[in-house]
Amino acid sequence: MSPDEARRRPPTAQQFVLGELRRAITTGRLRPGAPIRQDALAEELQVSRVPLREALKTLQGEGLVTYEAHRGYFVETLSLDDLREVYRIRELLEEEAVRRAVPRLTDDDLARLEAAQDDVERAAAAGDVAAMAAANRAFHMMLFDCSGMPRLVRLIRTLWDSTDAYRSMYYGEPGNRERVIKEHRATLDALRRRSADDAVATLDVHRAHAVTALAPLLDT
Amino acid sequence: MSPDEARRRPPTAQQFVLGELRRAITTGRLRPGAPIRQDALAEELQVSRVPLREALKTLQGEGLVTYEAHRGYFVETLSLDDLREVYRIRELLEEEAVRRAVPRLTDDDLARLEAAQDDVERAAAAGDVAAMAAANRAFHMMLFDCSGMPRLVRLIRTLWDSTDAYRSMYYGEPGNRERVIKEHRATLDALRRRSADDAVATLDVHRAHAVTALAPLLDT
DNA sequence: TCTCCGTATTTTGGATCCAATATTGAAAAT
DNA sequence: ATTTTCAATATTGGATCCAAAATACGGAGA
Repeated sequence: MSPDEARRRPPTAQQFVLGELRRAITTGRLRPGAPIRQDALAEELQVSRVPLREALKTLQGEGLVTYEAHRGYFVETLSLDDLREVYRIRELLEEEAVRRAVPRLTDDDLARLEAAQDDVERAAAAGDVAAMAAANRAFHMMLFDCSGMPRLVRLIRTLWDSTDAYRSMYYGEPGNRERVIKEHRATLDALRRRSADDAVATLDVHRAHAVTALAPLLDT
Repeated sequence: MSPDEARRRPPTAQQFVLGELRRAITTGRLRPGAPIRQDALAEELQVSRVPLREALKTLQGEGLVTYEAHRGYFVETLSLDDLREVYRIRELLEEEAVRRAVPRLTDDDLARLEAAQDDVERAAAAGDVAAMAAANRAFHMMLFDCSGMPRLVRLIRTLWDSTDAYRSMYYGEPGNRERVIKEHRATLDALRRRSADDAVATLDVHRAHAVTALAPLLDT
């Protein structure tokens, strides 16, 4: 493990706060719908409100929080419909990314994808949910990056961010962890065969499973 | 014309600045690639750097500016490839929006769309490029809104923002203005017939024309 | 002349303070 | 009891000031 992985505090306070806020929201420490009290949060994070507000603006752009002038920021609530909408949009965008990526895949890319998959499996074996979520994300983003469409990838990444909280729940179930591994292997196989259709199909299944697994958790 | 349309300064400085910055970037007053000097801009707009920086964060989220820690913000440069990428993503997302919207269209929605189209034609007749760009945007967003997918619409809106500068160029040509009107009428016709396929097809043509018209302007 | 290094200047990042707006709560009127 | 009004309080918005980093500049050395 490289020494850089000992979590270095980012070079600016806003980036540090951004990371902390993301975690707080996606782990549910900041409840959906709750107002974000800047003074309290700033004190808790040991920064002033200025970098905090800049981080909040970023999150607003990503749809994790909402903003009303003179009333402040609120944690976005994700309804089941919202989740379905996000996954539908992901389906559209990720299909495009994969179709563009497949013909451009080098052997080197494939090797890196396989290494990424190894990371996922290791994390799963260790039962480390957070590590598995991170590795899973890395695997997918690596594939999307091969599309050569940076803006598309950025959009997809933002959509992933907005549902991170729920993805962690998903990986909490050992059965789901098993399934994810199998699905990734199917995707890798399709990629090796350079079959965009198959790769898209396996990813669609992958996503659909996640939605059906998460739906019951969102009926509250 | 309602009294509210006499441009009211927004309720917060950041919103005011956001609007001004958008205009400055999309009209090219701030050149692509140019660094954004916060002190100078803040003074010019008669605000402090705090609301300016929050507006810049918003624009960063929309992809109109880039940011590097300790180096600041820069106006995003849009290459021809970038433009094509944005339009391709729009194609994917707008198709989805239209397909969802068509079965939900009420007669009332259609009437409003026709009214919006009248606005476009009036602006075109008056040769008012800015008004036409605004009316055109309103027409399309009204249609997308009928999809009932707020996140999707938000994404599309952001994509429109990121190419606003070039859209104005497009409307500068009287021939293009004529064409846009015809294309809108074709779309409206398809919507009246509740034909999603035809509506999508006309919009695809609409977009393709814009790209081919703009391509020569971006070879610099 | 070119490169390297150190200092001066510019520019961004962040903290604190004050102003403006919204929210809360209690008292008064119906 | 219910509603309205108004003041007290809490919270956000913004300006100013200082710190930290990056950039520009100029001189020393090869």
